[in-house]
Amino acid sequence: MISRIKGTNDIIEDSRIWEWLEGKLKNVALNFGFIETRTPIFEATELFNRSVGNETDIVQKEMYTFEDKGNRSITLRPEGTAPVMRAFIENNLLSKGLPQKLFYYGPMFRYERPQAGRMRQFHQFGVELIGSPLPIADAMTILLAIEMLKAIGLDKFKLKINSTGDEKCRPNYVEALKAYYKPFFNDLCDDCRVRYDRNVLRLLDCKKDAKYAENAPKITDYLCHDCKVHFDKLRKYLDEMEIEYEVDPSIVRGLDYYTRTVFEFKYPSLGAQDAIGGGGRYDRLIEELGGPKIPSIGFAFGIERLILALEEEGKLPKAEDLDVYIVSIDEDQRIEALKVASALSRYFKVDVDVMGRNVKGQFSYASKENARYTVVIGEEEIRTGLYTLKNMKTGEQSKVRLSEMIKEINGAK
RNA sequence: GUGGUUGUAGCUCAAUUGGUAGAGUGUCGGACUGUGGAUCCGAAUGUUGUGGGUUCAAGCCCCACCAGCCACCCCA
Repeated sequence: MISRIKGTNDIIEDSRIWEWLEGKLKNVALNFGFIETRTPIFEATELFNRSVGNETDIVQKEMYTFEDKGNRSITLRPEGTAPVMRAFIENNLLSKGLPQKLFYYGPMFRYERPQAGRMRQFHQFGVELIGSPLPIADAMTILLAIEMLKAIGLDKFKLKINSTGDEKCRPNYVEALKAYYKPFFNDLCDDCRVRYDRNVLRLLDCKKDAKYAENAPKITDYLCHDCKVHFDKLRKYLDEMEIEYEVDPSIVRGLDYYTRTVFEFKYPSLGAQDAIGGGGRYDRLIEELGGPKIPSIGFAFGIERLILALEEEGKLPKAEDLDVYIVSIDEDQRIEALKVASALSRYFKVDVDVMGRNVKGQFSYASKENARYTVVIGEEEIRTGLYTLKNMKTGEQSKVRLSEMIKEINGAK
């Protein structure tokens, strides 16, 4: 038997849940005036090297990269922002004016060791608000995310925010961090000794060396005037919208393109993979990809993780019941049953036997599928044109014409 | 990529020191030939994750691989 690749999943009976969730998220985005972008699932490797960052774990060890038959280096997208920005530049969306409000949905790929909530092919729903440097854009983006979580009914999440500064103030902070960690350098874990040079911010969220992080200098104390004002305004906006959040200096994010605001939505009971969504501002990304200098902000939710969280809260949608099941008494009425099913299917969710089951078997099936009504068709019904309609909850039966049936079933709804 | 743990019917899980692979549940059928849910009866379904090895004999012991889960790591 050939089985699926590690870290991937077949969605079969749960497709109902996925459709529901995708629909909810999409609706909120559309209502806020965002439009959908669909970009290719693979891109030139260079796109991610330049945007996500050469020194990040994603680029260093997690990308599905291969050469195609034309010797081009191709990578299955590990995240959604860089491709959307590439599309923004390539299609000259700037000419349509700012802001551009875009969303995307689809599979992402990262070569990681799978566990619950961490897949090699996973799905993100993401939003990008392109063009505004103002903190009100940050507030709108976060608000949008909160509205989405509300729309799907999720409660027990926590919003954490931080500022990572910009090109003016971050270097100072990096220096301060390096100076702070230097005396402990030999005590740090192997990973952290490497990170010290590559990206010292990452030391802050290392679980092994957490004891050093407590007293480490905080980025919020090193922000330049502009970054500090930006961050303070965002916090004020969030307060005014009564959005609860926590400033968490350990939120640094693993992608290099972030500037200023970063945030994560945590769902603590999910265990180690507890980030259900995250995002931030990327004021220099478009420029770094060869486009104009346009500041932007965005975020993405992980669909698999949202489903895990919804499952915990018992908020997954229930299977939709059948409205009508059409029972045929024997072989002779099969085709009439199918015709009735066809007529009723314009109004209701219907089903009909295709297994050649006897009457009892058909009723059992209707019952198992929670059919609200059954229509029984036998020799007599065909002769008189009066069908037997049974309410499966009360057990009551009546004889009705097809034309009356629709009213009757609707009336009981 | 590192460490740990698990893998037996569709699902949940049994199987003593190595000695005939089982139960519950679900599925299908019957009791009830034009009426479901309850009850009773019956039936089908297994390469015990895969491949090697040890043994008279392996679900059980050994090795490798595969997959899930937990943690690291990383993030969605």
